[in-house]
Amino acid sequence: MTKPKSSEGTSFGASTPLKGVNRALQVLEYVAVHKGRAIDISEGLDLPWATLHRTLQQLEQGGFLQKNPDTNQYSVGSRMWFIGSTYVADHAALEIARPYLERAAKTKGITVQFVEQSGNQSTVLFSLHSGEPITKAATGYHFPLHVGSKGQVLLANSSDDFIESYIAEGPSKLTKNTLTDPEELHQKLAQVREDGYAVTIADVQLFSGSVAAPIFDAKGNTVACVSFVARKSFLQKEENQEALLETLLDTSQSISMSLGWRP
Amino acid sequence: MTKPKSSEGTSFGASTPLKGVNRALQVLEYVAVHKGRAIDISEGLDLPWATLHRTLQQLEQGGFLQKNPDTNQYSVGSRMWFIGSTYVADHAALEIARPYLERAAKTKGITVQFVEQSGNQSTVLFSLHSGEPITKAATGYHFPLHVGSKGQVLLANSSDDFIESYIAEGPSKLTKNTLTDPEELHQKLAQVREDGYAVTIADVQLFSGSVAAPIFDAKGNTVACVSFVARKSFLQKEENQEALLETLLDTSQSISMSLGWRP
DNA sequence: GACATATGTCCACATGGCGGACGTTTAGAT
DNA sequence: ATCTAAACGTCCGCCATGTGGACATATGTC
Repeated sequence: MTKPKSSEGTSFGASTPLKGVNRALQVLEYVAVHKGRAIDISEGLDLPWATLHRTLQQLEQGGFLQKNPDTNQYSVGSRMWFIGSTYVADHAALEIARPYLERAAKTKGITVQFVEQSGNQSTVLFSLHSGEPITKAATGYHFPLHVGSKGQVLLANSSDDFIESYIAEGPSKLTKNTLTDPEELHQKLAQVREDGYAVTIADVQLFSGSVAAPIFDAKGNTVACVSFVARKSFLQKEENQEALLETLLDTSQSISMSLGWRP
Repeated sequence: MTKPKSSEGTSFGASTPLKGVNRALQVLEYVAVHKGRAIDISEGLDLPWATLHRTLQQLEQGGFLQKNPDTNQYSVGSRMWFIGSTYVADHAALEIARPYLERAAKTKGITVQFVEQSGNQSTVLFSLHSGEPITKAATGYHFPLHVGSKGQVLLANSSDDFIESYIAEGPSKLTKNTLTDPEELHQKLAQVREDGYAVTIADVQLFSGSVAAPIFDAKGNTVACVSFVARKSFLQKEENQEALLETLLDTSQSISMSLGWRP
């Protein structure tokens, strides 16, 4: 079953050399998103069996992938974490943001996140909460850019071209509340840009919602965003939402200014 | 300057195929540990310049590495985080451990960690604190197995062969208090095995110390460990240390038992 | 401004990887 | 139990691909 649209993740421009290397990395990324058996991957990536198999073996042997011996399912291995996690250890902006995030996390009932864009997804670099944790609000869960306040903030601050092509790819629906209509999405993004923050409820998971605001560096580029995730019921109360937004904007602006940004 | 001992990280058995792929991954891992310029990497890995350069370009283009345009220094890119972080998102043992870790983190003055072994290093999968954070006690900082209570717990529970060859490689000194003498290390590890926990002070950073205890799965294998990191002054007080150890062992045993382990 | 060091690019050669084809194991149906 | 198909594992001859020495350009140091 070869998919007509190869809308899989961030694909490379066709004509890169080092084929083997690129293939291996593509496999890694594919597995990160859809874990599965050798065939599933072979079909998903449309690779010849023998070739894919060789690659998988190699990656597994190196600890970059791991294979469940019972199900033969492949998933990302510990060595990828070993390497990947160093990215956040010396992330300059995050380092500066940390104290502000810590402070914000004292607010009851929310999970505070520091989120960056990677390809067509938002990735959580840091996540902190004081009370009860919220499902899928930890690091390691990635969502497409059109969903969640964090995604929308990042998307809204991208170039018009990027937004256009992103929306053209046909955004997926995660819940019945996920915005996918191109027209509505454009409107929402315009709104987010104007407000300087985003609020979404139940578009990622039915029981939660979030608010997010961008972080700018000295040159005015959007480098990341701060997001507060809360239970739906909590966020729906007008007074709660207002209070959160106040803290949010305080936090995001403080971080931006520490990065050298001026209004 | 070609290092006589290529004691760099986890090296592959010499005769693996897919040379290019392995080289690329080796480069990634090398950069994760020693970020630097192209030449530094070329020398460190003893690779021909042209070859290394091609690999770097490719990895950078894909977002697996990033290059600081001012210093020409390479470091791990966001895409590695994107992929690597999914490892913790569906880590069965960590998922089970989480509530216990959350509970333990309510203890004042400590950072709670869930730590796994990866090659010759201990990697922090999860880190949580309630009060002031402690430097380098977040995820993304990796330390060799002979240092820190977490490393020692993991090392002590490894096979004799592994321990032997690890120590033979000549453990490095991080502070003046780091245990590196083979004899003393062996003794300490035996002690750790007997006690069922480890305590180290100022052997990683001069101002901090930690306690750690292993986590076992249903088959009795050591799959990870829990570690509490605290300031040196705090940990040195007898009564604090005792209280911590009590909570620690309660936490680690509870997790082990949730994984199906029985004493 | 000259020298040294680091980065970038090229290209002929042959080696390492490709993938079709064929065994082997596992799973699931009858 | 027996059969069948699907998934997994391996082999090998051909040739595209990547290799790395050498040369060219950029950066920076005295």
